[in-house]
Amino acid sequence: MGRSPCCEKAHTNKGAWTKEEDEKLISYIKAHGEGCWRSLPKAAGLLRCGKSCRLRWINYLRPDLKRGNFTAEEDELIIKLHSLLGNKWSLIAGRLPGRTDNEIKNYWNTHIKRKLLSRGLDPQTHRPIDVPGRDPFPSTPKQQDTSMADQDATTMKMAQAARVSSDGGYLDLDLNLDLTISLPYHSSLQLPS
DNA sequence: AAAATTGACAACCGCGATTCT
DNA sequence: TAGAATCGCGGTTGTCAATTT
Repeated sequence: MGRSPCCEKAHTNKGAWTKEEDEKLISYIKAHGEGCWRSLPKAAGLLRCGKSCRLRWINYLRPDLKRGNFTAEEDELIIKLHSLLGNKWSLIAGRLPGRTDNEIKNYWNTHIKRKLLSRGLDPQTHRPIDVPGRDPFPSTPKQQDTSMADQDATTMKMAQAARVSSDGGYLDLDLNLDLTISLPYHSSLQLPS
C-alpha cells in the first residue's frame, strides 16, 4: 500500500527559501504560533510542504537561535554527549541552547569527526583507532598518546557516572561534568558498559 | 586564469514513533 | 483496536564558496 506523500509535490516549491517565503513563515508563526505543520503552508500562503516549513523554522528562522561559530566548550560538550548518546542529535541539541540538531549534525560531520580522528579516536566509538602498523599521527606521536589517554579516562568516568533511575521510565545521566540530562528511556539506548 | 577539488551548510527524503479517528 | 494521518529524527544530497592544482 505505502504511505501517502506529505504534500502535493506538483504544487510545492523546492530548494532554497526566498526572503519573501521566510517573511511569510515568520509572520504567520508570530501571529498563530507553531501548530499543525501540514496545514500551515496553505494558511500562510506558502507553496511549500509542511515538513519544509517546519525545518526552515526550526533550523534557521527561530528567534532563539544562536548561530555563529561553536565555542571550544560546545565542542567538548558535543563530543561528550555523543560518546554517551551516539547520533541522537536532537537530544544533544537539547543540551546546547540556541543550537539545532541539524546544525550539530553538520558540525559533527565537518569538524568534530576530523578533530577526533586527529586525536586518534574513532568518531563513532570514541575509542582509540588501533590499526596495527599504522600511525595516525606520524608527526606528533607524543601528543596523540596524551590526548587518547585523557579521552579514554573521561569516557570511563562518564560511564561510571551514568545511572538509571526507575521513576517514570526516565534515564538520568549524571555526567559528573556539571551536566545532568534526562531523556525518555528507550531499550535501544545503549549505555557504555 | 580556468578547471578541479574540498569544505560547509541548507534542505530533502524515508521511515519509525506518536496521535487521531 | 486497527488503520490513517501527522510529526520528528537521522541520513543523505545539492549547492555554492573557497582553495588548490
